[in-house]
Amino acid sequence: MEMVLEKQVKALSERTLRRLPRYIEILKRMKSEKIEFVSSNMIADELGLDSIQVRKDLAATGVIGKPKLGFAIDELIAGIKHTLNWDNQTDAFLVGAGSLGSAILGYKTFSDHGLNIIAAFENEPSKVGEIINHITVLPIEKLSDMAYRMKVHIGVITVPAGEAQKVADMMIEGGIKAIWNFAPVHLKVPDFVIVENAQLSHSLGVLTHKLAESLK
Amino acid sequence: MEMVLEKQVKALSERTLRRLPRYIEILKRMKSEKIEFVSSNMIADELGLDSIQVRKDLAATGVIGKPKLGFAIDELIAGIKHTLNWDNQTDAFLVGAGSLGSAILGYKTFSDHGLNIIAAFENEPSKVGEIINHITVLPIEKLSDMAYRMKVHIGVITVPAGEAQKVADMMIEGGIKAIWNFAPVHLKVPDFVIVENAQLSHSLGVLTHKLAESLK
DNA sequence: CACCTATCGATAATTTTTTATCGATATAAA
DNA sequence: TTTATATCGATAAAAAATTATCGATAGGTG
Repeated sequence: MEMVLEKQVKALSERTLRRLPRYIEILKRMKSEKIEFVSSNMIADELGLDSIQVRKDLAATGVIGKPKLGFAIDELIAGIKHTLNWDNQTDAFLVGAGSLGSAILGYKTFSDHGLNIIAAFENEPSKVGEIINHITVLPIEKLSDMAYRMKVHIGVITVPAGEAQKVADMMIEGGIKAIWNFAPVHLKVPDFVIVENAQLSHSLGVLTHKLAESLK
Repeated sequence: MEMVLEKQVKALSERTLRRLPRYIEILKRMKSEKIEFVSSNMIADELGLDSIQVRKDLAATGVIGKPKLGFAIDELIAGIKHTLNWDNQTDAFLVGAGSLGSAILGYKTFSDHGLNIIAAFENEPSKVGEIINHITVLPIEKLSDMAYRMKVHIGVITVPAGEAQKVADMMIEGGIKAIWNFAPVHLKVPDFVIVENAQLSHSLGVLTHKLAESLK
């Protein structure tokens, strides 16, 4: 009889992945209210979801619940964080210290989300040398080399549309494996590079469409 | 025989809605390259999608293509914009003139996306009176009244988590019908209010998870 | 002009995601 | 100690989304 050596990790759909941070969000609040066990129903009610869906999502994290009680909240938070790889930080470079870039550099909470931005880069000479939230802005020319030497794996792109592809190419040259792209451009990258798009316009489109529908 | 008075609008899934802005993005670039007709295959190739899916998405906008040629690019852009209601601007208020809020106020391109932010509000007295990208920061107390009097229908929330629900309540009191929420909180709102969440952490979770998977 | 072909758009098949059902079980109450 | 029940988690059903198939047609080609 074979031993199952590693915990069976079920495939995680992208939709499940997007719900997990929402679970963390309300679980943290519940924890602050001294709640120790939480049922799939409580979570579902809180977020307006279906409890079966919540159970399925949580099953994907490997955390198991107890009949009649639900899930131990600490264990659950830890499990979700582990699934998202938010329980250890990955170093990242950010390129584009404009207003959005600066805003992102200012977020201290990203360290809770597995991201540790250690340097920022800019094209614009006037911005080079600035220090934003303890992070120095360096000239873009240094990007590839530094990424390579420091084994940085995540790149955040907050430059204008026209420059984004060039920046992505530099990142890939420096060995970056995952790009968080805020520029409103579809990046062309090799298969082994992960791109996660975070364009605001995508979510804005849903809003403006639904609003127009609801008003007519 | 009955006349079909209004163009038959098929139901638009949220997933289709999220792809439409991406189509606009590359269509605009193609247009600048003097391309006049574009096929579903060209779009699909460009974005790494399936051409059938592209055709289905475009069908939902009501734009019709020509066999052998594809879609007239101008007509297509206009049709998608119309579907998203990006062909006319809706006034909006933004609350929370922190770094992210300021960044959003700075985006001039939102006017291309149907959004016209006409005022910003803040809790923090030191920020009140500031002018960011021609938009004055007003005291939060004025929010509900002004929204009501000016018939503003969209609210953008860029305050810290702890204040977001309170701000949402004020917005709803002022008659706001759609909320674009950047605060990492699940907002509780009546059924008739549309909430579109734009939390960065959701997309970051997908990235960190996939990166961890790919590295092991 | 007649044929060939790229493309559309409608319908069908497949896959994925969501929702439903139900037996098992841990805790609390009788 | 026995019983009742809330909840889990597995399996099944239903719904939604994606992908495949194919006839129709506009426009180019010989």
